[in-house]
Amino acid sequence: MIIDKSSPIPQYFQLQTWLMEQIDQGVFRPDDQVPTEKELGQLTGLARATIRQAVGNLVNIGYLVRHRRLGTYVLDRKKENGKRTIIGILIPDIRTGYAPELARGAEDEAARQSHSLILCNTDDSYIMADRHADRLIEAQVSGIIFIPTANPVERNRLFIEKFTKRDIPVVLADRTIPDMAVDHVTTDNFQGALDLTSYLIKMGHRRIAIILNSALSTERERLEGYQAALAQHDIPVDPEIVIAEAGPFSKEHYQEYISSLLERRDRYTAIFAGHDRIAQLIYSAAQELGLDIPGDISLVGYDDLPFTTFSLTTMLQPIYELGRESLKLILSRIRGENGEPRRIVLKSNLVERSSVKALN
Amino acid sequence: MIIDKSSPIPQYFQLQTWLMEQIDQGVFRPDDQVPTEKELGQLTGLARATIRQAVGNLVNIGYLVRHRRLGTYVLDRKKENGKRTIIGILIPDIRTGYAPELARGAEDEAARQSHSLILCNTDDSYIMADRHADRLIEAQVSGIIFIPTANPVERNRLFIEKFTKRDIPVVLADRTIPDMAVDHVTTDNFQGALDLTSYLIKMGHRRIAIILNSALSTERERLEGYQAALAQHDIPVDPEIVIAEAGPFSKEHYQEYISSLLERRDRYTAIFAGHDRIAQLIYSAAQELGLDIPGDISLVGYDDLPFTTFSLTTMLQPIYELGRESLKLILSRIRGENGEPRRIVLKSNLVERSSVKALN
DNA sequence: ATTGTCTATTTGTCTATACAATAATACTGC
DNA sequence: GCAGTATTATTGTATAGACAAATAGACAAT
Repeated sequence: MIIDKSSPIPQYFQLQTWLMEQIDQGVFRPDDQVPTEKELGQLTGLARATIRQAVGNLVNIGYLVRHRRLGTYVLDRKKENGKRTIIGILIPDIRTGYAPELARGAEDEAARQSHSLILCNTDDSYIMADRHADRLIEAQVSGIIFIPTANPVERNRLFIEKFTKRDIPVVLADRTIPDMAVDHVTTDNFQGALDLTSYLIKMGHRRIAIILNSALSTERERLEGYQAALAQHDIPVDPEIVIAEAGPFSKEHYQEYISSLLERRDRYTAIFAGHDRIAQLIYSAAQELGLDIPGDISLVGYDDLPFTTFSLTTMLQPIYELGRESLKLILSRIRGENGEPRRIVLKSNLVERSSVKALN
Repeated sequence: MIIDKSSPIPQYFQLQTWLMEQIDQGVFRPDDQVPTEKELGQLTGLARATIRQAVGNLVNIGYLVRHRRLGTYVLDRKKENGKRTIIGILIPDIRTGYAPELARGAEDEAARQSHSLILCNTDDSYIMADRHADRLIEAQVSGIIFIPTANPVERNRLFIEKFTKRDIPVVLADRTIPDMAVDHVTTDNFQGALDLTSYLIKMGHRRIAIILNSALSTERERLEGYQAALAQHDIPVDPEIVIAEAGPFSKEHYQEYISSLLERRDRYTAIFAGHDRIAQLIYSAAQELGLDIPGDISLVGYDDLPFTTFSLTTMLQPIYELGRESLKLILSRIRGENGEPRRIVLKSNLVERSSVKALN
């Protein structure tokens, strides 16, 4: 029986729940007609007013539509809520690095398709990300673009599950989380780092230092690319000049690593900076020590941020495109496309400027 | 009579409308009890089910709350929707100038108070602003932080009215619109420019060029400050070295003005750049011509953006605070504070670096 | 002073019934 | 064939009445 008359649960509510289950389980499918009020009356033995109360509530929350004389139909929610939605985007800090470019790419595409973007800064901390999460859920976002924080994998996983549990799709931008079935848009960091390191080797450098943040999947991949390039040229890795520490770093942390690295500068001729902002810090630190780049040390970065401080050879990442693609992907999920998690990898390009000296 | 039985308008709907009017007109005020269903029955002569239908609808759309045994009460909508809202922020471009800093200030304060921010880029064009407007209204934003576009006043006015017509409060950030009664958060551009110009004069400069975008209220005020400073020292304004054109400019536009200004460099010893990004372009152009700053030309900017290119003496604007204050102000309006439009003016500070040569 | 019980009131749930409005469909007359 | 008409199923609006559940407040018991 559909209705348990002896239950303390109101009968209209029992009917309402039953109808929702049928819809969710696909017994009544989108655009199908549900039984008429009369038929529901026969099915359940309830009065028409009670049935109207149950159905009315479902109309209110957007499960059903009623048409006079034609009957009551299941609303195609996918179709409805794909129209104009709000999407949350969580980035470390809108003021730094590639965040502005990424946000702009995402926002342009969102605006083009009449969707809106809620901006959240995480400062690379899961605590802040978590605070944003509850707010975003309340604001009824339909999807999330997330740049994982520089915290242990487990923290990021829990954050994402908050959304997936509620059927809110999540796309990871740039950074990924290992062994997690989530959509992901990134650039080919391995290949990029391999190319960049190979370029240094081609320029005659064999002892190449590297400094990066191993809490970030992107930079771990760059480390692998660096190692692969060295291996290809039978150059052993010198662990003394590989600085790959995990953690969300402040400028001061980096500066310490950099100055210790600069003290060992007899061990290398070039530095591979994990991203352009590190390269910038290295440049400043070198200047203070009276060192010339590329005269004394060659330097490459990664990102191609729009600085004007000095002429850095670096790997250009298509960040604007990365933002756009992330948004397109999340929208396709919001529109109901389901299937295997997708991984979109964009190409990077070496930008040769004048921070590398040819040794040969 | 409240109900017209002969009207084709359903009676529950008449009652519903009547109740809404009473609430909107303040007959029933927030947290007041409305008549009980029984009393409404006596007042209208309708059956209780009909009354319940009317009241039920108002409960659904958030006008009323029912409490068993206690009666039905008017919801304090101000209090309710002040809880967690969405606020739109329209800035020229999240990638450039002070936009990231301003957005971060606003977002931090929003997050702190559990509100969310929808980011919109206008590219300083009213056409884009307008497209965002419709979207924001559909997304049911409760307030707008708007940096007016570099378009004629009338365009910005129309944009703002789209919101005010719908009782959505608007706060102008940084730039203002003349003769318009809107809340406004800004820095004291007149005083800042006056101080900055006075500083140049104190350093021995008497012939000071200025280049700025007169489509922006902020830069117009800076021009006035500049003129006031010259007047205070009985220095006549040389119109040949005052470049104050109106319009949204591209980098190329500025570069043209700059090169024509640099051709006339016998007429001045210092340049006041309308904002730091112009100063940056002047610096680059000067370098290309082999000119030294401050050796050949002294230069000051306005904003104190975080560049690292060169050491620019400039006027620090508290942009992060400006974002925060804008958000606080809009929230107070959303919470229902009404009264005269407010104007919050933040102090700027001269940051003395090394782009100005002392001539005395 | 606290706890339990009762009462009155108000909203919550439910039944049974009636007629109105709407629109798809079948039918009728030309 | 086609325009107009009648039929009919379905939701929309409305009434009258009943009992259930919750709770403020009064009162009683401990």
